[in-house]
Amino acid sequence: MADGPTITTIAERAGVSIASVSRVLNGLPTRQETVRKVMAAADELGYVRNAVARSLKSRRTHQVAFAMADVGNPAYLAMLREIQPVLKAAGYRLVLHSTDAVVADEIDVLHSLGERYVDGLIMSPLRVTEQHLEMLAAARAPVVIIGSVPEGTRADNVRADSRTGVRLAIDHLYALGRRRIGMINGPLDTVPGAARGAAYREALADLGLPYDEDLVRIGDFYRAEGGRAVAELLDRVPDVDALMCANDLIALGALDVLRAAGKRVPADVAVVGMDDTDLAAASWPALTSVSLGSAERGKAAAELLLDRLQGGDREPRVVTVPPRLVVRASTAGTAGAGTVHDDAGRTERKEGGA
Amino acid sequence: MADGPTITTIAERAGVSIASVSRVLNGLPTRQETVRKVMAAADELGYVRNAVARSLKSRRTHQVAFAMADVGNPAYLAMLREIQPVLKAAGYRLVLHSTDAVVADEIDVLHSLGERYVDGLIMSPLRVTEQHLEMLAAARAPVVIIGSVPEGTRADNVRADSRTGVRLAIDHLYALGRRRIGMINGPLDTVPGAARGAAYREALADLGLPYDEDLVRIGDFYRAEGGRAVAELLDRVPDVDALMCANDLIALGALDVLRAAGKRVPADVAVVGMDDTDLAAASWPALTSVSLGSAERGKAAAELLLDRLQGGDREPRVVTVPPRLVVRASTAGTAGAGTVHDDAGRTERKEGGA
DNA sequence: CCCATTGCTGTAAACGTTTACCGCGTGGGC
DNA sequence: GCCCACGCGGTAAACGTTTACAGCAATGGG
Repeated sequence: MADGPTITTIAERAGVSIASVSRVLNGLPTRQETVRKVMAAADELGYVRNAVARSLKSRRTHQVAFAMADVGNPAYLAMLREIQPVLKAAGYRLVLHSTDAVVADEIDVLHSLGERYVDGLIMSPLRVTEQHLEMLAAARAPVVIIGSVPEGTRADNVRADSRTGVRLAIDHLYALGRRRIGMINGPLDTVPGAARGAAYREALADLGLPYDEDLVRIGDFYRAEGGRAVAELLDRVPDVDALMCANDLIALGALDVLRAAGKRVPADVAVVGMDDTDLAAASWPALTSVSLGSAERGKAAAELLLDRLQGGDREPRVVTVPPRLVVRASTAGTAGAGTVHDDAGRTERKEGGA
Repeated sequence: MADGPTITTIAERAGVSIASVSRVLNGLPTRQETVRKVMAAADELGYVRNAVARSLKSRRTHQVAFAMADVGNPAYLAMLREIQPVLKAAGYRLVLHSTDAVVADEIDVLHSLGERYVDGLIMSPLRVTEQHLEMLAAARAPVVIIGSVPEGTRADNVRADSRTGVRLAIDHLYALGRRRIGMINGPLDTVPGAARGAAYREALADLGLPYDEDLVRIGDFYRAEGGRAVAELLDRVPDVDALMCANDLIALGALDVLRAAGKRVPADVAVVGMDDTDLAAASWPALTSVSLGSAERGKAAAELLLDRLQGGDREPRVVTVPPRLVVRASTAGTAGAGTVHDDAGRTERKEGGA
């Protein structure tokens, strides 16, 4: 376990200065003979560049952090799956933070950017507080936010359009003849929760359907709690004929409860999930789900960050990824592979920066 | 974007030397007055310690890498979910590598330990080659391997016991009266593939069942390919009455194909998966699956690594996590929550180190 | 009253790189 | 034959910390 070789060791063995060693290792113009000697010495010693010393001098770590709310949530995993290869291809390592959607933890991550152990950050907060915005303004490294952030925030921003997504789903249910469409939502003080709740209300209004409080239940974004909310709803409105769930986990909970209650899906109750995770395809009946483009958002975020890391300054950008409705058996009634009701192409526009 | 403050900036503002600043920040004994001045200056400047410089001097990065074969595989995710909080609690950051089970990538990761950007590594290779062992012997930081590694390897090792796992499943199927039990395996040159294949053969022998080549099909560890393998098997042995699948993804593929072929599960064919991932509980019928304790293995690996990082030298340890059979509808025929056929407690023993 | 001890603090070196700058030797132009 | 330019390579500083060591003031004991 003797200390590994450094450029000094190599310099001694090759009989040159450490500057020459560094130059050779970095491919700077050097006499052929010197290159040969240095390479030989490096090989013999099994030299590997010390990344820490390198970072200290160059002020670049070649690391990027991804702060996800919840390692267990497949939607974030889909992002991670796309982010990882993009960063890797560009020579960056990925540092993973799990914040459990706790604001203090997210603030911590933003604060820790000051430690300069990463060159940039991709973050996907469930709520965006005043404190978030303050820390963002003061952040010591570029940040890309996945999720909506107020106009004028100086950070690149990748958005889903859950409003349109909910709209696609409700329209679909309406087209199938459903008229008593319930909604199982997550907490209203989260960005997605609020957006999805509002979109549901709006979509009903546009279709001329009444908004009925009893048809809306709130839980968290998980399976068990989602199921509980469904049970409550069934209790109040036994003849509900469709359920719009704010994510797939909630929808799985809904399937559990409906099955236990003897309701047939989709004959009696049609169920739509959201996020189009792997679970949607795996469940039975397979779940119709609104894809909010998690994978695309992850990819876009990684690309935005890389662009900023390489390109330097430019105005913050907002990328909005359009939703797609993936129809499966839980609404359409056939066990087929599923049809995609696509939407417009990806939109991208520049923010008028402050 | 002026350069952030350093201890030098603080020292000037507080009118003390950088040594004093460092001492205060590290809580070393210092006069009260000095502490006050330094703290005040640090607060006003919004100082944050530079992790890179710190690491260079202290030779500790407080980062640990986890190299997973496949970010998409829920079994590895289960590990990740457990590893993350353990490391976080101990003050370590997590660097995530995805190797796609490509040997060259895994070797790369081991090699990159020489860059000293992490203090240790948890790795879960699908295959363990000669090259792996060589690199392990030469590794410049502690490594914990999840998966089996030859006796005498100088690395901590966390093992699943898929042999016993397969045994539990086959015994279960036998007890249900199944006699034509097929096996859908992954590649035989992977550690799990080889172990599971051998265990299947052994279990049949012990039960006095004949080993029939036509009942064994090989694909990869994914859903589509798993399905293809099942279709092939159905073609040759139409009256197969049970399928042991080498992981849950394959089992989902099996469900797809059986459904398409008009076979009832479990009435006509019972299906068992492996790894007991989230997908198993989400599918329909819910999948009986052998849990190999992914979560426990991840946790154990993280703890072993931390122990070594903190404790220094000791003999390499081998931890074996026992399997559990989680019975669900795909074999038992009821849609209940599932029973657990447990096994012995976790076993742990020391390796006779070289 | 002087010296030894104690308690703080400052100076400087070190961690392993990268890179600005300078000096040396060679070759070519005049 | 002299001078300049050019190509290489070496010296040293810098990145932002931590820490060994030494120095200095105050205190207490003999």
